[in-house]
Amino acid sequence: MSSLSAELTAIAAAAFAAEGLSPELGVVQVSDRPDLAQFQCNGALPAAKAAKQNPRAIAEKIAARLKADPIFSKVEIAGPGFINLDVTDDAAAARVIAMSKDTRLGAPQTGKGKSVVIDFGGANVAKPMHVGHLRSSVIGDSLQRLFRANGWTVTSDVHLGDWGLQMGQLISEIEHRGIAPVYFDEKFTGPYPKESPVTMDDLEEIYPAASAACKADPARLEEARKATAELQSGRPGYRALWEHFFAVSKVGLEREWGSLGIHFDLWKGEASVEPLIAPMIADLKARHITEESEGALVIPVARPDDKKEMPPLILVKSDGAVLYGTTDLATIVDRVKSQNPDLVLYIVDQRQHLHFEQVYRAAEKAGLNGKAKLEHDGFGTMNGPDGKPFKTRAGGVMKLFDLIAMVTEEAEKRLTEAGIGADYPPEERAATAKMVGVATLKFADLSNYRLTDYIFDIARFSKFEGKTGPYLQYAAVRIQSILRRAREQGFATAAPVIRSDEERKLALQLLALPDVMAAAEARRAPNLICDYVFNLAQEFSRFYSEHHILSETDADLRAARLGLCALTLETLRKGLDLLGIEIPPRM
RNA sequence: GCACCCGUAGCUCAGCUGGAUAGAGUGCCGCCCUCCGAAGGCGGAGGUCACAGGUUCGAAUCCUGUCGGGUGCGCCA
Repeated sequence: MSSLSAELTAIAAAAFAAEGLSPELGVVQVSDRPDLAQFQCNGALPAAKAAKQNPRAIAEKIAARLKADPIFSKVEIAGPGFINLDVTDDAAAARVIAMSKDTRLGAPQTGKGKSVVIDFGGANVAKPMHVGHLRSSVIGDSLQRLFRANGWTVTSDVHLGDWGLQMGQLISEIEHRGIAPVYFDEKFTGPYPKESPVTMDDLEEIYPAASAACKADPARLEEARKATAELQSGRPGYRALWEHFFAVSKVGLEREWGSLGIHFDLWKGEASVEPLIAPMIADLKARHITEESEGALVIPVARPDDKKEMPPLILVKSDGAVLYGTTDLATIVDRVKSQNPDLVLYIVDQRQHLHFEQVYRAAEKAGLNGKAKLEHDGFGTMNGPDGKPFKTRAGGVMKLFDLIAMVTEEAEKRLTEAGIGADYPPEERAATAKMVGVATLKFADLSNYRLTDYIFDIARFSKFEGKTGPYLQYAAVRIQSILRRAREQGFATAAPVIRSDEERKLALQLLALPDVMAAAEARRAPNLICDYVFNLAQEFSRFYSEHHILSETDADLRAARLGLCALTLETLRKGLDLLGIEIPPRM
């Protein structure tokens, strides 16, 4: 099933073709001027430009052909040559009924037969997740839901940062503290203890201390570098320690992603491609793709037409350790081998853009990426009300765990203020607060365009009014409540009909879902989904305030309106699901 | 120094592959609950789309420059 606007586009494209013009001109979209028409086609304007003709004359010819199609109730030419279109209520209603029978709600099949890997690169082993990880998690999750819904075969990979200098810093700090001497005893032949010598709390304290020590003392940095290189070359004690770091960290990471409702297909990291690195480097060397430069092994990626400085990608440092560019490259090799994807999306902070450009150039130069298009989809930072990166009140980095607790607490407060849930069982109340809190966080994050920085104002985003996550949950809960009452009263639900202005607008909004899903995919822009669900909720509210449903005495009309309610709820649920937002049973 | 992102209503943000009268939320001013959840709906005021040029029948959108903010630029991730 294709969308209504796609159907209209096909009709207009045929009309342009029949006039000897490019069918591409026949794009029909939802009108920018809802006061004038439901849909518009602007193709006559560029056509006139190309053909050096009067746009209105071309529009007349196209319009004449469109008028022959009974789907249109109105075909008008306006302004310089816009073609304004309305469809008949019967046609719209028929599409609404088809949509309600389709479990996918008409979602586009843009990804049919195609596969994508989504890389959430960011979170690190041994460090708690902080607000900076929120965006990659939330945006990446929305994209994986969207791509799946659009028919792509999606493989999401958390891609942990677990193989770099930070690991060496931890190891050497632990050695200094003498916490676990057995791992540093070169004569020890194992097996190493199963119990980790450090807890996650320990790591949270040790990591910043290690990092500070290296900053303050070049000798310590040297030790950390050496430990990194030794870990990477397979020293058993270090490797065993690393296993503990990974296991201990995973618990915390799973907790945070779990409370956000985010899941990954793969829990791989930089370290997981370690076995691929040596053969990859040998291959690149043999093919003369690498160069020695200042003691390091690099791949030059600069091009003659570059406008900016493009440093080479460093594969092996002068001390023998590899960098994250190396593991990124090896990860491409791994993915091509295991998934052979058509597309790889990297959902990583925009500040790393140059790095990815280097990696992609290197991969393409070496022919490592198979058929995959490599794409960095960056994002801006989440700032506090002062416009600077979001911090705790004390000025430290805000942990994600604490942020989730904050929004949950705020949601709890709002529920109390609104007098909701006083009578709920405590578990339901807690679960509702959590769902509302997470919705607050996700909707605030996703409703801004990916690349721009945004200000997170917890008080504003937690409100149940306005364009917020909780408002949308509320709107859905209200519909659930109507449908529940209808069931209690034994009212039937039937196919929607269009008899009023509000019903027509709501129906057309419902029918726009596939277009929005396609556009959001094309631009990797979940904010389009946010706009859509918000507009849908508003359109429903108008319908709802204008038409009384349960007290409608005409049973057929009541059933048809209940059908419209049911489809709206389903569509809202689908849209919110694409954002990773759940709807509580009641609130 | 070079490069990238950004500058839109009092505030927070959409819109940017060129199209009609630049939108939303919030805040402010009115109106609407004996009826399905008013956490809602309807209406109003509020903008030189940073500035200056250019391309075009048409520019918030594309190009150039200026100013302002953010970020990045070889052995961290």
